[in-house]
Amino acid sequence: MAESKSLPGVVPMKPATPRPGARPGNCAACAVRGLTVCAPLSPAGLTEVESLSTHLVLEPGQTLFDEGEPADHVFNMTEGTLKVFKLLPDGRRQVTGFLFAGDFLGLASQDTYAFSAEAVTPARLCRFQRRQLDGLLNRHPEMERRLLSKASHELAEAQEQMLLLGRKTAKERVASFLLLLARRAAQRGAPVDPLPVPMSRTDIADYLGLTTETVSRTFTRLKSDGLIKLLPGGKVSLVRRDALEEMAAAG
Amino acid sequence: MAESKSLPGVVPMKPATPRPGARPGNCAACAVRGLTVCAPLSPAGLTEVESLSTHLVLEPGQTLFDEGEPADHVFNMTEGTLKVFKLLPDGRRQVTGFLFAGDFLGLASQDTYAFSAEAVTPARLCRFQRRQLDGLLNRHPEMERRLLSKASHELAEAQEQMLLLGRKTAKERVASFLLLLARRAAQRGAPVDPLPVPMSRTDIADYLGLTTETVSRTFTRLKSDGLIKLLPGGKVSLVRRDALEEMAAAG
DNA sequence: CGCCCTCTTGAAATTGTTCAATAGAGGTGG
DNA sequence: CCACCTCTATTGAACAATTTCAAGAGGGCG
Repeated sequence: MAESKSLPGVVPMKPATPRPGARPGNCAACAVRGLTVCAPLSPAGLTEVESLSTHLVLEPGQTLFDEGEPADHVFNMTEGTLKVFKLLPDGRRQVTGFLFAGDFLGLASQDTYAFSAEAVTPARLCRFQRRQLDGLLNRHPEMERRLLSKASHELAEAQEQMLLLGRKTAKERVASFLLLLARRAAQRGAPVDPLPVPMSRTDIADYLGLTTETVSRTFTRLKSDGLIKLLPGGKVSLVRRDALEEMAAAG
Repeated sequence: MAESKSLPGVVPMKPATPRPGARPGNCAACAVRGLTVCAPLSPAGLTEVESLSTHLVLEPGQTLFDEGEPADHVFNMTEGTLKVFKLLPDGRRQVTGFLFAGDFLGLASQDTYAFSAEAVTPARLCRFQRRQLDGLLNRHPEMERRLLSKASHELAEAQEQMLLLGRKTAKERVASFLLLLARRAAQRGAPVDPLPVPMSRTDIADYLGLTTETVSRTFTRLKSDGLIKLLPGGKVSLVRRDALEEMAAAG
C-alpha cells in the first residue's frame, strides 16, 4: 500500500517516479541483450521490440507489482536485483526468487500476478504490455522459443529450490544460496570473488525458509570455519568454494 | 525398447512391459485431449502429432526416466498418476510434483532430465522424440503457445509449493495438499468426494517436506477433528472443506 | 554526535524428527 | 476361505534442529 508523496517543499532524491518512472528504451545499446529473451531477435525484431517497450527505473524497496494485481505487463531486467515473493494472510513471506540482469518476469497463467516483485537494489527494466506480447511472440517465434527455454530453466531452478526448502539443513541452504549467487553472477559476467550479497538477512531468510537469526548464525559459523569471509558493504568471499559445494549437497 | 504383445494364448494382466511398453497412439480417440498441449491442434496437426507419438504404459513403481539421463523424450500423460522427484546424494528425496492426465512433462533446459519420474498408479503416456519437438512446435505455434501457458502454470504452482515448503506448518501443508488433489481432480473431471489419494505416506511426506510419521499424525488429527474421513482404498473425504481451506492458509 | 535499523548473539521454547513398537491392510498359498 | 507374511501406516516417547524471545553490537545517515 502506500503512495507517492508530492508534498510541497520536499525534494525527492529519486526521480520521484510515482510508481516506476518510464523513458523510451534503447535496445541497440542494451548491454545485456545477450542474456535476455531479446537475444535471438533480428535487427528488425529488435526495432519492433524497442518501439513496444518502455524503460523503468526502480529504487531499492520500490514495488514493481503486487500479487493479485492485474498482470498488464511483462518485464526484462537490465540492471540490478529484484526479489519476487508470496505472502500468507498472516504476513509470513516466502521469497521465491531473486532476479538479475537478463531475467524475464511477469508471465502469468491467470490475469493477475501470482507473486509480488520489489527492487532489492536500484534496478532498471524494460516493460511491455502484456496484450502486445502475444502478437510479438507470433511475429518472432525465435523469441517465443527463447522464452520457453527460459521458463524451462526457471522450472528446473524452482525444483532445485523445493529440494532445498523441503530437505536441506540450514547450513546446506545457506551454502547453496551463496553458490547460487556466485553462479548467477558469473553467468552475467558480474564480480564473483568479492561476491555482492545485496539482499538483507530477512530477504535471505525468507528465501531459504529460515529466520534471520538462523541465517546470521549460519553465516557466522561458515565464517569461523574459514569457508567464507564477510566483507563490508554486504560482500562475501567464498574462501573455500569446494567445501561450500560439498556442504550444499547440490544435486 | 519395449514392445507390443501379440503372443497367442497369453493374456497378461498387464502388458508386462520391461520399461515402458509402446504402442501406436490414437489421438482422435484421446479422452483427455482437451487437457493436454494437443488441445488447440487442428485435425491435421493432430494427425501429425499422432504419427510422431508412441503410447506407453507404466505400472506402479515403474520408472519413466531418471534425473541426469539424456532428455530424449517429452511426454503427455493420458491416465494415472506420476510423481517427479529429486534426490540428494545421501538419499533424501524431494517430490517436486504429482502429475495427472493432461499434464506434460520432460521439458529440460539442459540435455538431461532435471528430475526423475516414476509411476504412482498404473499410467499411460504419449511419448515424443525431443528432437522432433522443435519442428513440431514450429509448425504448430498454437501448440507452442499452449506449452508456454502450461509452463507458466507450473511456475505459479511451483511458487505456491515453495511457500508451502518454506513457511507453512505441518497442518497447513497437509490441508493444502488435500485441497490441491481435490482441485486437480475436479479440473480433469475425476471423482472428488471420496477423493482418491493414491500415493503412499512416504510420497506425501517427501512432497510436503515432512516425515511419514508427521503426515500420519496430521491425518489422524484432521480426522479426529472431523475435517476429513479416512476411507479404505486410500480414499479421503473432505468433510469440512471450508475448514481445510482456512487451515491451508492458501494464497 | 546520536539515532535508527539491521545484524549478531544468547537462552528458552517448540515443532517436527528420530527411534521404537504396534497395528492394519493386502496378497499368497495351503 | 482362512492363516500367514510382509509392507505400510499409526502411535508413543525421547531428542534435536530451528524458532522464538530478548538483548546487545555495529553501521550508516541526518
